[in-house]
Amino acid sequence: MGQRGRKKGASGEQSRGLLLSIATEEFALRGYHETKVSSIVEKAGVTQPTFYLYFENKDALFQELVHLFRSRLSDYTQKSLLEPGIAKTFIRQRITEGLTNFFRFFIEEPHLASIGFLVAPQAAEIKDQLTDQILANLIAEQQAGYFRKDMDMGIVADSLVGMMERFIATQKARTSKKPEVLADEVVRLFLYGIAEP
Amino acid sequence: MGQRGRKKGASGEQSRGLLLSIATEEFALRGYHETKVSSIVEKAGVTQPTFYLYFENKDALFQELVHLFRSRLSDYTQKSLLEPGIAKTFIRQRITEGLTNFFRFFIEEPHLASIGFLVAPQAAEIKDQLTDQILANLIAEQQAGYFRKDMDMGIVADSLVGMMERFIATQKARTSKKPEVLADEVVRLFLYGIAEP
Amino acid sequence: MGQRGRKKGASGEQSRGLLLSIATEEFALRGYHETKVSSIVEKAGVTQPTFYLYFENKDALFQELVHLFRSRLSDYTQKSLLEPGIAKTFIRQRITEGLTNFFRFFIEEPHLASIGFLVAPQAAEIKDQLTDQILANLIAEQQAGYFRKDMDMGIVADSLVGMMERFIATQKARTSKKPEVLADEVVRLFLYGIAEP
Amino acid sequence: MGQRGRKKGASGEQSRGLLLSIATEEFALRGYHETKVSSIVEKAGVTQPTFYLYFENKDALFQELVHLFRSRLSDYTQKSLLEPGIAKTFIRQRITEGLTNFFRFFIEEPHLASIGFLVAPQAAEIKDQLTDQILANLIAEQQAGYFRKDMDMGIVADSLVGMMERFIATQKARTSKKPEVLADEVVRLFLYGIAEP
DNA sequence: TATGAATGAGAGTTCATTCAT
DNA sequence: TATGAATGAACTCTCATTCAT
Repeated sequence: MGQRGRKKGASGEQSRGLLLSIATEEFALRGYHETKVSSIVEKAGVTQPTFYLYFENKDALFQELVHLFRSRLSDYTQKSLLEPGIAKTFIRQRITEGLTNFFRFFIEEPHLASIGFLVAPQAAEIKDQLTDQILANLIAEQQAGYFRKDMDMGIVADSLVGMMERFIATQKARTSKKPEVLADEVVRLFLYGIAEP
Repeated sequence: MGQRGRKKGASGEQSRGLLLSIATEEFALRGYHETKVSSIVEKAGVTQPTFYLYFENKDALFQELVHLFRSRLSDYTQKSLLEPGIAKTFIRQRITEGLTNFFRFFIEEPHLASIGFLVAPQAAEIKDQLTDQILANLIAEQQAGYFRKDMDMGIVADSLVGMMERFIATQKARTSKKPEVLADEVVRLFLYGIAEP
Repeated sequence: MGQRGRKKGASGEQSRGLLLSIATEEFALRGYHETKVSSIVEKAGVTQPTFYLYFENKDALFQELVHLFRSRLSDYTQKSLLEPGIAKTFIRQRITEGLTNFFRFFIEEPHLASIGFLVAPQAAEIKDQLTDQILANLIAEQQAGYFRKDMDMGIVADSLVGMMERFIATQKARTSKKPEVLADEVVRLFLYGIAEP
Repeated sequence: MGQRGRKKGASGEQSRGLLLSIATEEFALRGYHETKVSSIVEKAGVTQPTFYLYFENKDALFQELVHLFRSRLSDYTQKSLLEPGIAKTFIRQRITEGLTNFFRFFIEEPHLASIGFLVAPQAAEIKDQLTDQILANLIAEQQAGYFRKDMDMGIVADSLVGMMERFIATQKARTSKKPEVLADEVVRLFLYGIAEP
């Protein structure tokens, strides 16, 4: 979360950043209602009015975090899209790369990810949107002949996003593998399944 | 949700059931904090003290619903466990049956499922527990030679539970397939993957 | 407290008496506000509406108990008044008799005494009234030459009533002497003091 | 009770003190339950949340007052203890001094005294404790030969504390003598009694 | 840039009491 | 004589938010 030293008379941006980072952690760990403005400012070592110097209100701060998450997520989603006409040989590798990016993001910003995927009221919408984007990609690839035609890609997309959610929700507890390893295993699962060949 | 007619001087059990069913819906749709005791009783056509006639407090009612969900979920989990030594031919069928039960439950009780999987503070714990049970089963089967040994069953379990969560979260929006069809497709995905054979 | 067996379909007077005796105990031990109508009826094995069959409301019941105490107290006060022109030789004996009656009453009806002397809002008034009656008596006797003229009988009366209050408040805890012994010791104290002669 | 001017934006300590002093009066005059937070703050000219700025809750404020009373009372009790080996000539004077302190305290802080001796649920305990301390002192003196051996000092202690209670309960009504005069009269009563010599 | 002090608005909960049977 | 079911009227407490400095 970066350094969070508190200095008296610190510059405004510093106070703002401090509040933002503390709020991220609190919202992620306790949820929206359980996170009180009073406890955020207490941890930041400032008073309540100071909070309103930097944020319109509690909800505005929260939405700022959600927005931040969405834009980061959107970046990684863009990067993960498969360009049309990609060589069949590379497809597994490209998918793995895309997934790796997601995992890396979730590992680097676990609290933000938690907010966007779990605590935000829009979490459902965010995940739906991500699912739709993944789904569009999958269908395109399916029609391009990369994947079996007798598979419901909606289920695949749901499973992938659901798996991400579980990853975000449980990563504090589990000692995680490296993102690229993880991505590789996930891709193998979804490409080939677990049945004995 | 059953009949929810309101009668003056109705029997106690009726009032209790009415409050319970309204609360289930409210909690599922609005979340814990956004659901006010005042609005539950208003929809039930009774006054606030009546609420406290049947429930110790708001939280006790909520926990009762969570408990109800957990015990139903536990039932279906038991039923879905594969008995050891099952013939390899039947295994896919049995897995599909188990999954079908879960889907049926989620479809029949969408609000309760939403509470247990999404809105309860214990939701993470509930899903973790379910994941662990599924994982234990998968590992046993893997070691019995039904599944490939080079697959991380933890990822499989996470993906399955994540997929269930997505199903619960999105089923209001999506016009769903029948549970047995759904289960079959999911099983095919996880057994064989989406790669062209 | 008498026998408090509860019979189904008991006669009305029985229910009333039961409620009355339970209420006496509860009020004495817990105070007015801490004693809930709901707990009285629960201990009596009846329902709340039954309570209102016999008492106009909670306060009316309480006042009935206070009234009962006052009239009993009044009886003993009357009996303790010294008739004018009593022989000096008998005076100590008569005072002791009077006090003995009070102690006996407090021992026999500890809960009622507690209500009248400690928990009733009118407790102050009740004790004031008793003080005044005792004071009038003391002054009459003082003027009749039985007691020293240089003593403030107001202080004597206050000390006597205060001592009674302490007796009522503490008798559950202390293993008490017999009322006549107690009365004799109190009389000796107030007549002769504790100074070495 | 001090000055109770109300200023907008007054210093925090001022508001706290104001609330404290109003609460003392209210609790003393109306009792715990009859004293509403709403009426305390109304008299103080502030709103309800302000109350919770300075006190954890209604009960905490009340307990603070009880604690204050106990510690003051304890001070005066310490000061009133007779040092061992005191000359017989001085003993009456010392006892009178001690009692004077108590009376002065009760006169100066009538509401606080009322709370500690009458309205607090611990009032019984407080008086019991005071009684015990006085009793221990009396017994020591009795054994040192200052007082008659055939007197039950328990009764003396009860009567003294009972008398204090009556004093506190009635002083609003009675136009009181000066504390030293009062103390002197009480001491004379308990030392020599009211019987004609 | 910051704060000490205060508040509007509302939530959950309790309790004595009553209606209809 | 009794009750199952329900309620009016409070009351305590919390929290995000703001004013004056």
